[in-house]
Amino acid sequence: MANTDIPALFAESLTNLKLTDKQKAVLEASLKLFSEKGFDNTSTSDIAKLAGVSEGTVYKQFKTKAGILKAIVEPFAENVIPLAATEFLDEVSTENLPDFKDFLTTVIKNRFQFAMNNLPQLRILFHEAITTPKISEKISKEILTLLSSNLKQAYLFYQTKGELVKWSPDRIFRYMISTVVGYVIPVLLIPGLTLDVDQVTKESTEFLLKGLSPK
Amino acid sequence: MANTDIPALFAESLTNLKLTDKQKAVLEASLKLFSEKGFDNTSTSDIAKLAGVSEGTVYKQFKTKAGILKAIVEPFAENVIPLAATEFLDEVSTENLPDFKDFLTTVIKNRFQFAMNNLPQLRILFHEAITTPKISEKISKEILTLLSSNLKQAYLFYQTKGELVKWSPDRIFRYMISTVVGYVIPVLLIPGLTLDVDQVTKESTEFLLKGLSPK
DNA sequence: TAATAATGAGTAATCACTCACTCATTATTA
DNA sequence: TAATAATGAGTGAGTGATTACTCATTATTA
Repeated sequence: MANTDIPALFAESLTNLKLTDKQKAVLEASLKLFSEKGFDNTSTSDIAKLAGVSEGTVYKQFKTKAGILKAIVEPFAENVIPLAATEFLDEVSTENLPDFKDFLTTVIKNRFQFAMNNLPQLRILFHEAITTPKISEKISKEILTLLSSNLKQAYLFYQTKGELVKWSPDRIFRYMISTVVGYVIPVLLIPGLTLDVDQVTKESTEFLLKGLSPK
Repeated sequence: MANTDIPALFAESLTNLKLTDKQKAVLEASLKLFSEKGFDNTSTSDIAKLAGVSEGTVYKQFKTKAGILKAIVEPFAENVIPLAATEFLDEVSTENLPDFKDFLTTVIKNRFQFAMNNLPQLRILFHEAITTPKISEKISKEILTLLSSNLKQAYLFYQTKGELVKWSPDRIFRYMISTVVGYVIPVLLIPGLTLDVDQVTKESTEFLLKGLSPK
């Protein structure tokens, strides 16, 4: 891989756009600065300086500063999060993971790994979601879609097998998300903090298995 | 109460400072605007306008814009959060709440109510914590202090009674916080969303009781 | 009247964004 | 192939708007 500093999914999304090296450098610099200082505290001259280009170049591809943010956050928020889970579940709920414990372990580990690979974007998303209700609404809708199709089926499957408490899908999903987020938030907030993905996967699964067991 | 729009704890903290009515209006306006638009997107002239005062008055008590933020966030982050829990636990772990279910219910309900009464501050704290590691560090330390004294004792009490799984205090605390936060975050992000405190207390307690039960 | 509170026009700095221009690369022509 | 034309990525000084903050003046209070 050319640049290991760029999270995998971000580098991928960049290849979809036809960008020159300098324009890619603008996006990389923006990702770093937005994540560290926040969107509002990052000036376009900061970005230009870090990317090693002129301010004019910053505005060649992305017509506004908000356009840069959009280019970073939108593909991440709209497609990447739910897609990763959905694709994953297609092959799961049918045959190859009949055990709820295995299901939980695989889903949880997948989400921890995703979070660790995309910390800068998560930081930006978190930061902007508070002042931009649109983002939150989009994510809410994605979650609802995910719930009403794949996850609902999977949950029903395990509920019928007697391995999962018969609560509503959104309640079960909420506790799964909460448990993962409870480990991820400190990593987002405290610089230098990391996660042992295997360890926290094991802990989370152990807790959720008990909390979500039938009776 | 004079102004029911001001959350209880915020109004209390204001009485500690010697402020004129106009200066109080500045803080109230700042709380509202910082919470809605974020600190960086709020200008001091916005604050003055909403508070119905001049810009000069804004700078009479709080010498900088950051000083206003500090006056709002610091007492909230430093004292109010851990204090509420600590005071509460002093009378709990000794005699009057011998049942772990009652303990859980009371603590959880207390935290939900606190969150609902201080949504604007929570929003600001959330927003600023990402770009200001100092805040996160302070809260981390408060949590550690809380854990190493009162909570640790309480947990040990219920573990000895065989009502609580024998995990480390910070792990148990993490799941309690995560579960509460899982209900609160959507309320912070999606405008208009509210919580039925009694209902979510019941749900959270039910889940945590199972997840934290010994075997 | 003396002291304090409040005012708002003024200031220097910073910001996002523009635009006339350069120049290396590519395409076209002879 | 050699000469010329067209392209568009890149530049950076410049612009108007906005910002946080000041301070000489005025209003209010005791």
